[in-house]
Formats: sequence, C-alpha cells, structure tokens
Amino acid sequence: MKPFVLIAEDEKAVAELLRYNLEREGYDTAVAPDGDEAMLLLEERLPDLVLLDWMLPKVPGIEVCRRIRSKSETANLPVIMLTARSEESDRIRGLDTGADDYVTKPFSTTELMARVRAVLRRIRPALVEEKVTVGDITIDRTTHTVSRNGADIHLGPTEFRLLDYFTQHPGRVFSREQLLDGVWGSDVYVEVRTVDVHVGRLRKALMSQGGDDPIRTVRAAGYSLRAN
Amino acid sequence: MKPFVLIAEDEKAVAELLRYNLEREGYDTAVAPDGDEAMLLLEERLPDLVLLDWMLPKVPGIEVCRRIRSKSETANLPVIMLTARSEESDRIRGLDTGADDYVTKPFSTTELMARVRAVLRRIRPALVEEKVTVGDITIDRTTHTVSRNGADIHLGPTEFRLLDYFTQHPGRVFSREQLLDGVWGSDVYVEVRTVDVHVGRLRKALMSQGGDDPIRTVRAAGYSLRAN
DNA sequence: CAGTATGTGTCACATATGTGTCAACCAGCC
DNA sequence: GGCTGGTTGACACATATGTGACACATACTG
Repeated sequence: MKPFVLIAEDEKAVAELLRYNLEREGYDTAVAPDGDEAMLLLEERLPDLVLLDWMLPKVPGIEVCRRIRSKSETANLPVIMLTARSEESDRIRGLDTGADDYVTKPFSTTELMARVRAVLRRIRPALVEEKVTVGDITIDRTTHTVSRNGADIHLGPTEFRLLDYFTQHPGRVFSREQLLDGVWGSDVYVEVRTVDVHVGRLRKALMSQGGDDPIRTVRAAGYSLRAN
Repeated sequence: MKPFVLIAEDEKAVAELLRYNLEREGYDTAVAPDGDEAMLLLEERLPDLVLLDWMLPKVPGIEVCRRIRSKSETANLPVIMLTARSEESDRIRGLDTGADDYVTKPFSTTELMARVRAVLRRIRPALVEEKVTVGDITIDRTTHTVSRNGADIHLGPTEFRLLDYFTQHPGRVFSREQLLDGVWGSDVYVEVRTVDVHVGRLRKALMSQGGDDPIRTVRAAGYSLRAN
C-alpha cells in the first residue's frame, strides 16, 4: 500500500518534476493544477500528504490549507507548502496557516523528498519505515518478519498484512469493513465475520510466546492494536 | 575514491537501471544520452570504466569506442559494449572495436555487475569487493567459487547468480518477479515458477554437504537468504 | 563433426500451508 | 432469561510451493 501524495501546483514543469521524483520513491500521486481541482481530488481520495503551492489559480494555496484544516477528516492531514523565495516574507512566515512544513522554490528535489519522508514519518511511520515497532511487537517489511520481545513469530500472509495494517495507526479502531477493504482489497467478496477469525489467528500467533493480548476488541465498532 | 563509471545509453529506462545498480554497488556514475555528450563527459572527468551502448544517437557507440582508443589518455580505458541480441552477429563480434567485453541486451543486472567488477579488477584491483560471506557461506566472485564451512560447492551459472543476488541483501525477501529481473534480465520471458526450480537447485547444492536450509521461503512473498 | 556432458526451462503431480465459512459456544447487558 | 455481538474449533477447499522427469540448448572433447 503506497503512500498517496496530492500535488497541488499549477506550473506544469514543477508538477511533473515532483510527480516523477515522488513516484520513483514509491509514492502514488495525483496532480491538481488549481485550488478547485485540489479540493475535488481531496474528496475523491484522501491523500497521506499534500504538496501545496502557495500561489494557486482559482483558490489560493493558503485558502486550500485553511479548508483542509477546517474539515474534521482532513484536520490532521500533513501539508507541505511550496513558496517562492519572494513570497517568503515575515508576513507569510508568521502566519499560522497550519502547514506542517515550508519549502521555498527553487528547491532541491533531494531535500524535498527528505522533508516528505520526515513529515510522513511523523504522522504515519508505518508508511515509510521498513521496520516498525509498536509496544513490544516489531514488524520488518523487508525481511517479512515479526517478533515480540525478540522472539520470532510466524504469521500467514493474511495475518501479516492485517498486523501491518493495524500498525499504520496504532490505537485507532478499524471496523471490520475497513479491515476488509484495507487488507483484503476493496473488490473481494468475503464474509465480514471472516475478519474475526483472522484477528483471532493473529492474536493466537502473537500470544504464542506469552504476553498479553495486543489487540483490543471494541464492541460494535471493530478492533485496534494497543498503541503502546 | 569510488570508481567512476560513465554510462553512454540513450534509452532512459536502461540508463536509469544501470545508474541505480552501479550506485548501489558503490560506484560514482554519469549518464550520457548520446555520443557527443559521452565524448564531452570523457573530457571532463576521466572515468574508470565506460558502459557503451552500440546504438547511440549522433555518434554511434562503435565510433565513440574508436575515438577512446585513439587518444593516448584513454587508450587503455576499459569499455563494455551493450548490444541488442539482434546486433550480435559475427560481423560485430569479429570486428575489433577494442571493447573489453560485450553484454547483450536484455542482460541480467547481476551478470552485468559481475562483468563490471571483473573488468575493474584488472585495472584497479584494490577497489573491488571479491569475497562475500553470509553465515557459513562464502562466495568468491573472482574464482566463481562457493563454499560452505570450507567445503567447495558446485553451482551452475544461474544458481551462482541467484546466490550472488541474494547476497546483496541478506535477509531481505525478494519476490519471484524481482529475482527474474535481477538474475535473468529485465525483459526476458521466463515462466515465474522457474524461479522455484532454481531456488530448489540452489538449496540442494548448498545442502549437499549437510547443514540446514539457508534459504527461507516466505509464502505469498518470495524467498530470502537467511541473514545470519 | 559426432558424441558427451552440463545446464536450462517447463510441466505435472505431490505436498504443505493458508483461507473462508459455519456453527456451537461464550460474555456482557438490559 | 433473552438479547446482541464476539470467540473459537472444525473442516472442506483453495492456493502456493517443492520436486522429479524430460526435452532441448549449448559447450566441450576427442
């Protein structure tokens, strides 16, 4: 599951450069040439990060940012602002637009990529980190291994993906439907109750070496991985 | 100082692939999209090796090679020619262009890297890694020899490259597709399951002297070499 | 050049492992 | 007790992997 980055930038050349570099680093991308388009795309598919040009036709970047912050679904969505050197005045700097980071044009792509990584790491470590630890559980996606307190734990493919998914938002409760979508895929028809069974299997595997249940059942809502 | 490799190749995808792999192996690189550019870069900084596409815009590869040979500063510069299979005729093979080696496209990156190392070893022996050990398995790239706990192990060419490839990232899981790309070549049509067979053969060979299975099967993901 | 040795890719079948569903059972809650 | 919703073991089935056989390619050898 690649992180999805929305690029809101009207200069075609810049947008293209960003798209190229981001995709090479393994992100999914979408480009919005103006503020209106950006807002539409935001509705369509919630990105993991937005790159937002300060000067954007129709609806300026700063306004887009404000709207993002005002909606509850996107209030915590990371935003990196792209500003031209000339716009980098105190007025703007001081202004609390709620962006998570600023990058001034012209920027080095390497630096921008580093910032993107940094911001994503802060918000959703599991998206960019190859090794994630939640509590006493560690999951390494390059070697496909899971361990708890150092002891290796064997998981089947589905349980692995399930844990990986939980890991993206430790503590957050996922409904069975969300889990089906995220872990199985949105176009697979599987009985909702199957999720229970796999959660059960995941629990069993994680507790095989002792330790207490790292997965919390939330009645009538779903499941979550204990945050810490 | 890292060995510096000049890549003269007009197909962007191929050039990028080469750059990526060479840099991963610790080389500095520069890419020239045509013959003119290649000649210019040659003036600018003398590389330790040139990868030269046979068909190159403006000045064809063969001509670039001739010019390299004709100048005293570069007369001994190692050159590896990249030719398409269809161009691999007697005419070309027999022609004394002065290249040190030929590689026909599509090539396996593992094999190309091996050739690059081989050529560089002749020129700058100190800079090239020749022996790699992972756990109790040692692989010597100069002699094409593999041993486990001192006992020599015979591997066929494909198994050797496969092991060599695994060796680049011990522990990491490679999908069958990745292995096909890296070991066989990026656009060779080979049945995916063929990987299984070769992994099987590699296992058999590595375990012929006893010892346990050094290759881990990760269901629904691929294979990996046990890291330690 | 035929003859031999070695290596390769594919297939078919055996085996191993994982999956989804169900139903019985359990737990908390009015 | 009668709900509602969650847990779990059994099981038939699906899928992934392992492997021997084989036909063909290619490289060596005398």
